[in-house]
Amino acid sequence: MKAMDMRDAKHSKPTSRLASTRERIDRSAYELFSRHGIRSVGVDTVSARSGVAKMTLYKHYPSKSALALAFLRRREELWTRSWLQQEVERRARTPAGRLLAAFDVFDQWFRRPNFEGCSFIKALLEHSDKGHPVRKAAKANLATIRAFLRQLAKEGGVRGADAFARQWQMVMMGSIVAASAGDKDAARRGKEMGLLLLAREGIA
Amino acid sequence: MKAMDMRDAKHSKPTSRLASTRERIDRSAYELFSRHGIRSVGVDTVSARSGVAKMTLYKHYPSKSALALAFLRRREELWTRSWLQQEVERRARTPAGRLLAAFDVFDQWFRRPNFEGCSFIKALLEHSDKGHPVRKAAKANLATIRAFLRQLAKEGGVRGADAFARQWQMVMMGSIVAASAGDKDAARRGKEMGLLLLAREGIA
DNA sequence: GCATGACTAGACAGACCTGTACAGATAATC
DNA sequence: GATTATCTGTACAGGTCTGTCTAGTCATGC
Repeated sequence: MKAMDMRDAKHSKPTSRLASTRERIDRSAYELFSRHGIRSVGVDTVSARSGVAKMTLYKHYPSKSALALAFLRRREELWTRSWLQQEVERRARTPAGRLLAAFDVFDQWFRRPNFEGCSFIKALLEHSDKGHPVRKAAKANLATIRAFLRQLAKEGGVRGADAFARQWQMVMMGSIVAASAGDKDAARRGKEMGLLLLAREGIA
Repeated sequence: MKAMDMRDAKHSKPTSRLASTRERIDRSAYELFSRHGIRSVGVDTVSARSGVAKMTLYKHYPSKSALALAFLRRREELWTRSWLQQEVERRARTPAGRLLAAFDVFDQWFRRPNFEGCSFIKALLEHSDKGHPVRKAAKANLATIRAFLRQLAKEGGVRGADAFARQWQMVMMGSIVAASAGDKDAARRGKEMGLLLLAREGIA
């Protein structure tokens, strides 16, 4: 069976061996990198946790950097889009309500016993070299979140939606760092500041 | 010459060999750890940069962890107290003015070409293990800053000075992370939110 | 002059890291 | 059943990391 055939969707078995192997790698990398950061986790650990031999892992990803970049893509897919954005849109209808809802979502997140923190901020701060691919990717991941906030601001009629989104994201990131330092009420504090920002714009 | 004699200050030479050696270690560790984080920098690098032999370094600090903790103490001394707090108190007289001045100080910081970011946040996020000494120390360093903010809030007559200080610090940390991601105007955005917080308290 | 104590240079152990080599097992397709 | 591609287990190369050892240098105090 060739690799290309498995993605064709014209064969009977949806979970072919390759797909399931890669998925096992991705899932384990996600769990480990999101909890401990990228630099702290070795390839051997990902291999052991996933039950996939290291050689197979290197067949799927040519280097740890490639695996790290795949992790950040998955984090954006699972955390940013499928979780944060979905939850925000589910919880409120109006743009202002959705912006505020982000802090309600964070509140539940911060109170989870296994709260892991923000992988994008961690990845950004892990690498001081500005040209490092992982750092650049993390920066782009943060920009994706900001674009979502900017869109909400625009829909809410905020003038200077970009500046507003940057301020809103600053509060979000500040609350995440505070929560990482142990402040379980960081989301509530962030929401209060969000209310002040919305009041300034006259849309709450 | 014995070690104790050098710290007695009753001898003629103020910069004895031991003191200068330890100072060279501390200075190099400070430069390297503050720029690249603790985990990214090896003991050999500190040794090479300081011009102090590795064995001598291990005579002064029994482990890299001890060196890292000494770095965090020095960071608190040089960055928190001698720089941030001093500058804040120099630039303004009133509590509210001083709280806001923190963002003016940050503004100059963020615009430095060699802006290095916050060592306490970096150290906190580098270690996922909550019991790690470096992580606990970094958390304490952040608490020191918060105590300073709380004192200013108290002097300004803020009710709920602790909650206020936590919010203020969240904005400060959010602006630092934003600046680390490349937003040179992060301090100005933070100051705007500070103004909203002060206005809410009715002290600006 | 000589003992003492700080420092140096380099080698080294042992652990861990990324990435590779190789021989064999497994499973799907012809 | 033979072929083919994927995956496995283990071992290994070469690098880096923390921490130690040793032999020797240098300055100071007696």
